[in-house]
Amino acid sequence: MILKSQVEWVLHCCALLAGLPENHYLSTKTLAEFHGVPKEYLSKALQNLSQAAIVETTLGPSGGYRLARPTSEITFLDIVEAVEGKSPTFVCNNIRENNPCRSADHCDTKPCSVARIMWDADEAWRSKLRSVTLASLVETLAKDVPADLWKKSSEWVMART
Amino acid sequence: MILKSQVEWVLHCCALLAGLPENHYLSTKTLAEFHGVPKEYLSKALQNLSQAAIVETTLGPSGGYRLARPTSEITFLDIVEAVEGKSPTFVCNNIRENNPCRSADHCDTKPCSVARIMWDADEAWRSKLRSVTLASLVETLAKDVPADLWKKSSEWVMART
DNA sequence: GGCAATTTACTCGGATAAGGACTGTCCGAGTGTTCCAGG
DNA sequence: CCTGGAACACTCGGACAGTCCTTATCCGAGTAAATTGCC
Repeated sequence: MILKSQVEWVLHCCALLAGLPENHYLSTKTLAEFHGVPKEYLSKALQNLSQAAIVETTLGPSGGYRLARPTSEITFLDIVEAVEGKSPTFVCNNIRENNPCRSADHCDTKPCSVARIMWDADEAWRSKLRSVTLASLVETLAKDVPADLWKKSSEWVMART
Repeated sequence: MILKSQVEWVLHCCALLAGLPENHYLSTKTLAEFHGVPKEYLSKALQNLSQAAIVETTLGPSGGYRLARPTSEITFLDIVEAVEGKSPTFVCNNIRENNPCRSADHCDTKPCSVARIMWDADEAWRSKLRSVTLASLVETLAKDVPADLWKKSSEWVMART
């Protein structure tokens, strides 16, 4: 069970978009070039973000993407779920129904105990992702990324906005 | 990102094995029949449990599997990791290295900030799974499963042990 | 210089394909139990 | 009745397809800015 590489891509893209001034857009091409990933496939992932109302898009030249909300109101969970989907990582196929001793008319009132535990763990994972916003990521990055690289990257991006 | 259906299978198998008296074994065939899943493919999953020292096996007729440890010392995480592997669900491909502004000799001292957050969430998921033992699952099941079904299932299993 | 038409650059969505992972099946080798035949 | 060998039932491991998901790639349609041409 491994997350799509698209998740990594869009997280980094959002980090880049978060550093952008108001009313500026970044094109898929620029985002793909900056991260060294295939432009057209990255586009698919960004479309998911767009559908989830995390980013906004403008058509035409000088078009592209920008964040649809303040960075403090976008969580990691929003982004991950936009790409991976909201359905739990554990699917219960109710194999207890195959129990040969089970009478045909038996109706399970409660969800399977095994599934409940797995879903709780899934919720713990999502809850952790929900607690981290884009704003806090930017804070962390500002501390971790060397100042000169930060400055050069910023200029590189602004030249293409 | 969805867990293998094998995970569901082996969790239910472990629940069944947990109800077994000491020194009794259940064959793959019996376990597969009880849960209505393909015998040979279930066998693959059980081999993983065997490698992880969660279950023990005996060859020959009247052979099969039994738990290798007390139910209180087997966690959901043990079982899930035996089937799914121990590697984190998020893999960091270090796409920040593709940053065109990055100097060639630049060496990243810290792991990627994005990856750290994702790994924290992964750990929260694993931590939750680690907190649930087979013993507590059996307790829950004893409460949730109707008494007559529990009794009949127990007899069905014991007839094949 | 001002306005309309054309070109251009971009997003969006669908179609398509390669590769890998998950799911499932089959078979041979090894092992321990059970059963049967011969003494 | 006792003992040795054959038959049997099971696990283990490898080999092998089928199907779905991931990872792309390509192209046409639509849109808005930029450019060009014309008055």
